[in-house]
Amino acid sequence: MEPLYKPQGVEERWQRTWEDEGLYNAEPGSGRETFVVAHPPPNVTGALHTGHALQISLADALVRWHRMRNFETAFLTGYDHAGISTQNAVEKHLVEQGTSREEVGRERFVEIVWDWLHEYGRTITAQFRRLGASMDYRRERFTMDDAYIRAVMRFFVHLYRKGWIYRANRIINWCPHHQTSLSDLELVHEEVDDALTYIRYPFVDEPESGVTIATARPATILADVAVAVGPGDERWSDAVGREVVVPFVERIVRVIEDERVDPEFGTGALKVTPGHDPLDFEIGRAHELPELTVIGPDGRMNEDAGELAGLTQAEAEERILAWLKERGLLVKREAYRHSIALCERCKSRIEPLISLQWWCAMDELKQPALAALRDRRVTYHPPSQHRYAIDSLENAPDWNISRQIWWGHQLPVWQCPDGHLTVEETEPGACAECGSTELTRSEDVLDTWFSSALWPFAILGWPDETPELEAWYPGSLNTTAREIIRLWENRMIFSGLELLGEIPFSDVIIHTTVLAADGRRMSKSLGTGLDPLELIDRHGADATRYGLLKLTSSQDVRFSEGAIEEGRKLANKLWNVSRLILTNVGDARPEQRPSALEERWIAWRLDQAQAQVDEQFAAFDFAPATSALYHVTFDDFCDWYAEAIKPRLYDGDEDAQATALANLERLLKLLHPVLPHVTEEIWSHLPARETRLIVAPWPEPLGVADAGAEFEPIQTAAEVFRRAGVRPQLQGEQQRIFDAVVRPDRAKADGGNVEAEAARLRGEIARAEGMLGNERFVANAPGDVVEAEREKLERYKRELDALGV
RNA sequence: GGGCGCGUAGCUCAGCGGGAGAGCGCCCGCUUCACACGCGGGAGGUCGCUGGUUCGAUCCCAGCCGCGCCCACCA
Repeated sequence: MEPLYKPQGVEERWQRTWEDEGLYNAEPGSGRETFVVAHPPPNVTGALHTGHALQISLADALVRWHRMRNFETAFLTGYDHAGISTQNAVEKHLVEQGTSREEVGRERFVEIVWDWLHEYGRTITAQFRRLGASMDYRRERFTMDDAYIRAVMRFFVHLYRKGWIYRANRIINWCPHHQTSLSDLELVHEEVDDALTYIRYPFVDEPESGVTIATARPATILADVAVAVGPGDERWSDAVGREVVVPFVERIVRVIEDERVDPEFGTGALKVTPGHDPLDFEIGRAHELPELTVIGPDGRMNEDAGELAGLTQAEAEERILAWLKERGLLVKREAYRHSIALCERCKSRIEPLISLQWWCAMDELKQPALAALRDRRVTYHPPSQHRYAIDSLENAPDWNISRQIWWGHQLPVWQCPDGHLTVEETEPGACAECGSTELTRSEDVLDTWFSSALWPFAILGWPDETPELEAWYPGSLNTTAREIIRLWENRMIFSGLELLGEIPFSDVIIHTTVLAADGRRMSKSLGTGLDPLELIDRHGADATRYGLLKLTSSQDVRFSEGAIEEGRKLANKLWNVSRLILTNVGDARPEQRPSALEERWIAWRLDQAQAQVDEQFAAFDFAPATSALYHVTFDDFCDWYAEAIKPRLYDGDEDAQATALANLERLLKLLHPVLPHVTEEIWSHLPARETRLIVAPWPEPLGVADAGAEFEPIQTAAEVFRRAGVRPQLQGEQQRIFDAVVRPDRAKADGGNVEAEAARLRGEIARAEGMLGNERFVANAPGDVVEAEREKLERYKRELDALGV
């Protein structure tokens, strides 16, 4: 064993060994209690980022902890086909090669995506391995595997037959680049400097007057079908009910009242364009207005735009503004900063368009999920996310599930020449209504999240009744980022309840968002991303895992490399104290013979640390657990215990050696869920080991002979040394405390420090006596608080006496 | 505009009703036979501001200031 622990090479060796020896494998049906994590499937074209690394570190620590505690653990993952995201990546690739999606055509494009995935995709689980994630990689699943496709089709048909999937013409978000609809959740918003244009719509019977509206998109006035004002708006009370002329197209429309109009904005009058604005669409439907369109799917003016057909919106706007100016209808134009919707993938400006799309009705589907959340059958950590999960589900609008992209699950919908629709899991022979055999399949594909929603059970083989489904559904835990709650968590919960009647997992960890060191969000486009693989290369996977767990918090947290360096130091410290013990134990075998007092003391400290770790893992409080592990290793095990037994180890004391080995084993076990590699490596150097550490049993607390009672009153480890009658190699503060307690005469020679300590104790005594002398405190404070104060007072007095001043 | 959260040592963060903490950084001293990725010592904080509750507040409540994230159809 070298003096410096080098994780490079060691970690990869153990990762291979664990996997080759089948120690990651999950098998259903052992009858043991199960711990199942259906880990979020990364995008098939994805690369490991900090969020993944954090999720893995959390989940794997819990999985390893449960595995050692004899649970049947199943840590499963795979890949998500990630519709638009993948299509976008491959399209970029095609453009680089001088071609395009349109040029190669749909069929060929899908082939290219598959080829591309085989070459460039599916690499991220290799990176999961590099972090030490103890997943059963044999069970990797892909959301476009044949079996998974069957699950998706089953879900669609199931919902369709219940009447919850339907087709409707509505206004949707249209990406002119991808030529598809997008859900609200697939958009990003960006502030832009724009102009707000005030335009007068003349009254039909009083052309010199009229209603002035404000719009950010003058080009859409060609599709105006009304002007709306707030109900009872006094400024416009004379206008309501009258007719005005829409400029340029010279269409006569009516002035209506609607409560959706914000009287604060602009002039309080709104031009109503149901074909090109979501709010106007709602107003239009409420007032049964026609739905005209003048902008096409390509984002340009369409054939209904008359002489402007074919122009870009900017060109059309220019022509319209010139026209308005000539006729004195352009009231004013002012600078206007507002946010616009963009496609999150290609950043194209979203075009609200009316389009025939497929929808999933949420009203009934979400009810059991809401009940499950309200009953805490699914528990969010931290609990503050619970209410958000409920609110977001309560307010979930009907879900637009169809997309017009090419990469994804094609809808199981077939149409005959007469327009009848047949919905079947697999291609039907004939139209269900007219028997026609000339069927064409819908070209739409499903929203990626429609298939993701099935992940926790589709990967277990649903809709078949497999042993895995039987044993591992419902699962235990899901870990994810905050913004995924609506996209994924809610949908897994309602689909699991709908299809299997049970929640997919009992706990959801919404993990900390790790921000870049400068406080900005980590993002590739900002250049603030951080490659976890680089951290692993430099500090090791163990240190990276430790650091990320240490950074978890109730709040978003800035990345700090110090946390990871702390992990590296811990690994090195552990390595070296192991060297100390292993090179001085001769033929000893690990065995607890805690005869000496410092041995009972360390057993007690290890018990305490384990109790903390058990409790904190169970509560998903990772940062304090890592802290406890750090301090029990550095402070208790290395600084005091190892120093105390050193002389006995050197002298060949067999009890000390056997016990030291046993205590080291125990420490390694406690650290393994967080630092799996270095602990397994040291474990392999221990004599008489029968199993790999990864599957070794989690230690039973020793509960050594009333250790708690024996040590509870002892505040300094120095007292342990005194009672043990050993004279370890001590320096500085340790030496001083030791001397003060063991040999007050000697400590007196070191006057200054003892005086300072005595002064501190006198201060404490005065404070405690003051509190206890306060009748209101004694009367009002809880009994145990008062009692604790009395004990402290006694202790301070004892310590002061011990100083002998 | 709504929701959640945060402002504690130079930095990153714990603590959340009775002693102001950790890691890193900084200063001083140590080539002590496990570890210089180490050991020992030390400096450094009116715990954002103002009120309130309490015998007592970094911790609870209210307001204010500053910051972050999520959500939202202000044309």
